[in-house]
Amino acid sequence: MPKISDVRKRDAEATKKRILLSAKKAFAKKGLAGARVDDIAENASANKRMIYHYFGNKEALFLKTLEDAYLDIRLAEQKLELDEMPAKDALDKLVCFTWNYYIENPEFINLVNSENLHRAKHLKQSKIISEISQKFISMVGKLLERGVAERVFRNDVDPIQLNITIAAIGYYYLTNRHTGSIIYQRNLGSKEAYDERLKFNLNTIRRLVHL
Amino acid sequence: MPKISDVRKRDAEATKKRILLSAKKAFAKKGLAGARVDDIAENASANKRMIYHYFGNKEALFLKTLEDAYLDIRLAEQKLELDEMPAKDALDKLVCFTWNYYIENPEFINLVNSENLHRAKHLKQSKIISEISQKFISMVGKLLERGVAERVFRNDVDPIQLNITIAAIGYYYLTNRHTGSIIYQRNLGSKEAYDERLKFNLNTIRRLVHL
DNA sequence: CACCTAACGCACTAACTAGTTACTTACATA
DNA sequence: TATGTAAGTAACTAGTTAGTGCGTTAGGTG
Repeated sequence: MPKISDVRKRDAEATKKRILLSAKKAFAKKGLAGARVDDIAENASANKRMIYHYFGNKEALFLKTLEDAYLDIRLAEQKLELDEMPAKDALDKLVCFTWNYYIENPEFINLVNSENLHRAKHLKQSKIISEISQKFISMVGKLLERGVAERVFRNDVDPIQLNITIAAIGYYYLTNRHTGSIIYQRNLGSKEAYDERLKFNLNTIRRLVHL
Repeated sequence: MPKISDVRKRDAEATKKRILLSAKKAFAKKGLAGARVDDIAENASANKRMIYHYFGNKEALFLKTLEDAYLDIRLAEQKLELDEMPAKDALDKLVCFTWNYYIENPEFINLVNSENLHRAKHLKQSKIISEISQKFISMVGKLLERGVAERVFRNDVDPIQLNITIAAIGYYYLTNRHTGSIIYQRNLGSKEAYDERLKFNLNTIRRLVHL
């Protein structure tokens, strides 16, 4: 058993964590093809040999990184406890959460983009992803049903389309803010621009769902 | 002067075009880092040396490819002639056009994603992009103003936020349909799913803009 | 305290990859 | 028809990159 509060020269779990953190940063910044295994090892203060020892190869490391990223956001979503408040408030809270999560965890959207470039071939191999996704889908489904029962939501909104839309209006803005700032000749990356976008998104979703 | 209707063994313009088409496919499929200059040359039936002769290097070829992609979509948008019809119809037409363009030109979204991974560092060097973007922004601005004058649109919708939203709800769905199909356990890539999404998107935008 | 397993490190390789050098050849023009 | 220029080719290079073979050592266990 590993001792607590011990500065260990050898600690498999700690090394794994450092590698995964380093991998998350590298894959998010450069993509799967652009990231370098040597760089990941160096930034993790680990030997490259350890990456192959613990994860097998570059693509397996990428899958693990991606799985962890999904695990993380789904876990955070479950902590929202949307059942505890009126449906309208819960919907607002979900929109805000999604937006803020993307901002506070900028690696997430880049990892997902990388995986989609590869047509989700890594995620298809994943066993745990579909399990954790179940709860998440039903969460929004329940929220919609509750809103209908409270006579504040329309009764013909598809929860999956709604989910995709809530993600889309935040995700697209953030991934494409670099080219967007050039096309629209406006700085889309400032704090003020972010606040304005969140306000706009809240309005968009309210108008879509509210009666 | 090059002769017309002549099967030329040497044709600089034709070779350039073949290289650019091949580059578009390669960069869209594999990203900037993942695409191989040798592959681009081979699929263009051109010698690799020609790429360096005409375009300088890999990154310059990427920029040219990206510029052409933006030029293409902006040109298509200008052909819509939204002024010719009632504002409501024009808005619908813009939403449909954007969606259909992404589907019919799947390379576009992947190229833009690649460029955003690189924080638009190539597009920043581009001289022609901001010019052609001007017309496009004012097009939607005018459309909104006309809708307000016709007393069918709200008067407080920011044209840039609207533009971003119209793009977002289509673009995000299409780029992320691979991981999305796994997460939501529903095939998001079928013809029927596409039709359903377009319907949903039309509704989303109408509810956002209409009075 | 001896022993053994697993953590860790070094140095290597085979395949790749962007870019180049030096050359040949088609063809428009004079 | 001669000729200069630009189109096109092949072979090469220097640096990179994912992945490995093999040896060393820390530290938990009996």
